[in-house]
Amino acid sequence: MPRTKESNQKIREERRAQILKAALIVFSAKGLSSATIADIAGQSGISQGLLYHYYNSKEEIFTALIRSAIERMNEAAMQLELLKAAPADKLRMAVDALFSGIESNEETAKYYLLLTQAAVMESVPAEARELLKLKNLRQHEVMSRIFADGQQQGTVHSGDPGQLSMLFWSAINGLALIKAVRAETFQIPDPELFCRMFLNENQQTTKSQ
Amino acid sequence: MPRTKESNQKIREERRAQILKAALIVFSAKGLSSATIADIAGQSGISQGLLYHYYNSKEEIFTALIRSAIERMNEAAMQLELLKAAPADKLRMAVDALFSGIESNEETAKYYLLLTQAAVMESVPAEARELLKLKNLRQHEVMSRIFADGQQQGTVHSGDPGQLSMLFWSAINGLALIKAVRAETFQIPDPELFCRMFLNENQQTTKSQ
DNA sequence: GTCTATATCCAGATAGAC
DNA sequence: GTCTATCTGGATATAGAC
Repeated sequence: MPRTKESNQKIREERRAQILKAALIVFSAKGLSSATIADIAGQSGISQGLLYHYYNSKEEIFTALIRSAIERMNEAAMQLELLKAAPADKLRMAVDALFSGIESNEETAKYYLLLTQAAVMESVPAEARELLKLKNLRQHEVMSRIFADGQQQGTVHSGDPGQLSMLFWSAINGLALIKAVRAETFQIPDPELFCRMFLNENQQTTKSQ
Repeated sequence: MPRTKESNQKIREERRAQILKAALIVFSAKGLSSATIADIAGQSGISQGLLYHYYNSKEEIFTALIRSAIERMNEAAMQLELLKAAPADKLRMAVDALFSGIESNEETAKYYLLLTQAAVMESVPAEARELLKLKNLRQHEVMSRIFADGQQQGTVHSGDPGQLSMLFWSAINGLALIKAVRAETFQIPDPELFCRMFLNENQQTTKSQ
């Protein structure tokens, strides 16, 4: 039977997903500029020429990947914000989700690597850096609000919520980087231990008030 | 005879230092593989050919830089270890030193960027990565011991000292990265706030609640 | 849609003049 | 010791056959 418009469309989408998946592996290991188109094509199992049929440049692929990472994380942040729960519990849920993502899911850790690259390297597409700035802002705001609420309830340490939030994300990001680099030997810390860095003593394991 | 052996030697050392200083700026901004020899030569104010008179390759420069960063940090770790002070005070001193390094000194933050690259990117010289592994181990051990001692004295949070140490370094590294990327808007957190994440309540020096 | 072959460009590294 | 000029390899991106 001949090819229909629909089946072509389907092939197209599959290929693009396939390429992105491969690119995530290659970029996270080598970095944007060391990774070659040949690497990505090889990892995808397709030819170099075909790759250019789907994406116009290496940078375009990288930016698509960043966009996808950011969508995931924004999604998670919004869900957290909407939750009806005590701040301390929101914190625990966030940490659990982040840790299990980092620990279990190879892809998640690789995404963190990518985001760090994008944040840190000048030679990254401007579009990717713009996207990233927004994401960092959003994450930071959500966590600041949670901390501020928690302080009003007396469950969270005193101190500027913005600073606490910065410490929180610094530590999360640092852990993700370690995991991505030493996946084998990495032992994720106890989530409760992590949460305790921000919570007051008497708040452990049970819901507040 | 215009030039003596000694003055030549002196020129040589100055040039090498000059090149390393320039390379730190370039590498930390662009990353190892995006940075070009031409960039480094330009930043150094010398010709490309002359640069090769002093270093055999881009990677050799990068590795030299990593070595220098590691020497600094090992030095600091050893001094901390040798100090006669209570664990909680050692922690405070370490945090003060690290924070002021990150905050005041442009170079320090750039070094962190470099070290993260070296840790994270596959395409970094094997020698640099080996050096780095040792450093991470050393830092981690020193901090683990401090935490373990502090727990015996009841001043440090309970929990596996190794995990606490990992959290500590994750957060430090994360902060340094933020500083390196957004030097302008970055507001370093209160050191005492940071320390409190690891210390028990009654150990606080100044304020509470 | 997919491949192979190739044009083009740029960065790492070298050679040789001063 | 320092520079300019050049070689060379490899990576991006394109062309064209199937």
